[in-house]
Amino acid sequence: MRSQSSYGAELEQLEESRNRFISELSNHVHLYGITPSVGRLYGTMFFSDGPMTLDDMSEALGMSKTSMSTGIRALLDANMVERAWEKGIRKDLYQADEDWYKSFTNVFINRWRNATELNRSAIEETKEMLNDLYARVEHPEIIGKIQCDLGKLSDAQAYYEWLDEVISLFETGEIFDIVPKKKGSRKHKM
Amino acid sequence: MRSQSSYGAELEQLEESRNRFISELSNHVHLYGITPSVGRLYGTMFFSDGPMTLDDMSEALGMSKTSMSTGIRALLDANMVERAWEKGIRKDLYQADEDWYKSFTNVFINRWRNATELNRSAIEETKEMLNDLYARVEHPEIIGKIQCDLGKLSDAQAYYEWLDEVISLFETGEIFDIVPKKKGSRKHKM
DNA sequence: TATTCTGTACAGTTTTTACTGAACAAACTT
DNA sequence: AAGTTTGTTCAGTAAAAACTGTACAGAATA
Repeated sequence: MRSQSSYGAELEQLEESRNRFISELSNHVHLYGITPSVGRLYGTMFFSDGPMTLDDMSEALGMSKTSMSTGIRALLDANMVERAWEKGIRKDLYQADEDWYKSFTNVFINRWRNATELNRSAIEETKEMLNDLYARVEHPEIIGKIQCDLGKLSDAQAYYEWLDEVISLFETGEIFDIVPKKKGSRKHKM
Repeated sequence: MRSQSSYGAELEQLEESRNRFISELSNHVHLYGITPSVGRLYGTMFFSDGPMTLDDMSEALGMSKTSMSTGIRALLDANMVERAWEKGIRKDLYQADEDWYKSFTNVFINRWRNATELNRSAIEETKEMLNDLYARVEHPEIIGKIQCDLGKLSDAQAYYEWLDEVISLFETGEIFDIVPKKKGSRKHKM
């Protein structure tokens, strides 16, 4: 005769499975500039049946509400969670954005776009400085070094121009013409 | 009458320009999983006239030789620097790989490929666990949750499959057919 | 207006990471 | 083989980041 398993025990096993995935996820979200703890927060919300309050999260993760607050802000900035509303609930509600394509490529685009822009203008500036210097300098050895540096910077510049275009591919969604989205086996999108 | 500027003064100005760029670079190499200090080390080698020894680096950056040793190892692992040989020099020599396309896409590919693989197998495992659980569980509520989780994981899985193909684009070099390399204005490649 | 509830700022603490110097091992020189 | 030179290991320290609890401000309730 089969033993009846308790609701609590079953739930616990479900939690264990979820945690299995959340742990792995949180180990690798640093690629998107997110710390493991915040990744864990995201994972928890991802599996949550509905929107969560800060207190829900605090309890689920066993961490302070302060941490939840700052963590949520990071996830909001990254557009990985969104605010939710439910009538009669005074507390702020949040839920994970379920569209991974959107969430994760967005984060990727913003971070790389930003860094690339800054690097490009740093190259521009440095080249200007070197050109100025080139006009003022008298020692042949230094002139040679300047020319060499300018060449190296041009190479770097070329790379960043290329990278810029690659990022645009994601920004415009053109990438999805090249590598089409895969369909999840889910019945219907929420 | 024009005042003669000293060699030292000119060199110092050159260093200043270089540092301008190196600082910006080191602020953003974290996208490639490299710490600012190691980024600064890379930048220093990038501008160096020739290969450098650990002692050269140590002096140039004002840091311990131990740090240079570990830093170089990180850069070697990332394939961003290579060993160099010069006859008569007993110390190990290193130089920055000048091909930014190669250096940086490689780092990118390795990091993302690795993370994606691990995440994918975590999803697989978690789905298996959930399917097992599905067979054993008795409470309808739990069954509903499991189905919901499986759906979410399938969505995530679809995303990772897509990401995998995107990474392959870079791995195979196919990306360069889509976004062609830009040429630097350098006279001749080394 | 007073009272309660909710999220955040801030200061202090713990944990983690980065860095250093001394000691060591391996390779080279004599 | 003895003596240098060179890179790395390791233990300890300094710096940075993550996390917490208290205190507070603003909004909702009464």
